Amino acid sequence: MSLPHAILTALLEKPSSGLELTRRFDKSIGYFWSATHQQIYRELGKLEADGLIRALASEQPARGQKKSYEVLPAGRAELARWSAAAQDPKPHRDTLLLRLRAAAVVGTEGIEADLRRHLALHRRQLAEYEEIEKRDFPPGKDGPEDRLRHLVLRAGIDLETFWTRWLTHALEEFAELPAEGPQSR
Amino acid sequence: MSLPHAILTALLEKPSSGLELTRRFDKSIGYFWSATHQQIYRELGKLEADGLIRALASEQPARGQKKSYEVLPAGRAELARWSAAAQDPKPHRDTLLLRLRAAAVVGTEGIEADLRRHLALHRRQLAEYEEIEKRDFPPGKDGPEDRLRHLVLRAGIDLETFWTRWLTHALEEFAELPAEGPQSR
DNA sequence: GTCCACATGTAACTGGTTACATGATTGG
DNA sequence: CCAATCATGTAACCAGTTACATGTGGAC
Repeated sequence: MSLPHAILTALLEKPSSGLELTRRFDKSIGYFWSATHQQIYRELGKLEADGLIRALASEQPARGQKKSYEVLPAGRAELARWSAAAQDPKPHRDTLLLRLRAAAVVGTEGIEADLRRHLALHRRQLAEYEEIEKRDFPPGKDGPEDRLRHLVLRAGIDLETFWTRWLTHALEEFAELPAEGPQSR
Repeated sequence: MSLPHAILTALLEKPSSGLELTRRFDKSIGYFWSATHQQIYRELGKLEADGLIRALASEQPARGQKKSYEVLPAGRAELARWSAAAQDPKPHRDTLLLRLRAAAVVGTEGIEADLRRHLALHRRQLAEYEEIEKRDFPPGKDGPEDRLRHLVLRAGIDLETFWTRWLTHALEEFAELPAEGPQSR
């Protein structure tokens, strides 16, 4: 039950149409909550039906017509309620760690290349976040909203830093491993 | 498509019944790939139908009867294939970061208590991982399989370390914030 | 006038979650 | 014999993914 709240947050930051939301999810919000345009349109319909958002004026109900939404007071209230409510952290699911554990049983052949690829991807993501930090949070700027948003960005930066370090370490371990993995027939 | 492979890995480590698997998923494997008993039974059925695993002898097809499975050669091959195949990392989904971003818009009231609660949970998890490390990976033990499994555990430890640090930092920021959050009416 | 980008949607499917049902075994 | 626990399962639902459908408006 997080997608509707992600959309409410995005719409409060700036009223938008479905496609504009999709694009913003590909950027900032999508860094920790991704969504496709199909999900977004479906959810916009539900939110409107529930009276949490409404379409802005000049309603053309036609198909190819742009339709922008804004958040209603009930939507803001629901978002505040949700943001403040206690929620247990969901256990992570990480395919790469699972594959490594499988490799401990069926052999490490082939996985090293993908570790390298992941390392490159995480490095790129880290560089992107650091670019955003430099651009959006220069030393002077530190109002309350800025500090919260910066905090969220820091989480992204530190997570990517962790992954690049861990993958680097993992590849070093692989270099020391005997040529053929364990139990590989 | 990861749950079947998680199960194959677990069954290769040790042939088990559905409930035994469920318990092991609550422990080690579940740390990075959780599953409920319903999922596991459903998946065991599919894996058996696909000829990747088979029920061990003394087949009582009755309902309350224990039924253990072992991995067939085709299952091992499939696991090796999957473990070696390139896979893109899935974007994370993190509710807490989303809530913090929402809080930047609708106000921070209430969220601080939950940050504290999360901090306590992550500290506990970290302690648990460190306990496992001390127990299962004493300095002497470092065969190839051990090193891979240790690597996976290190990822868990470092991730929990990251979260405890980040949450501590976040709470410090909150302490410095003006009493009432931004834009909270 | 036709092609392409913009924009909104539908349908089918997959995987995960929640709630419940059923039988077997064991301790008191 | 009854309750608790072990053990396996069904069904309904929900969220996310993939593939496809449809319409608009502007560039050429």
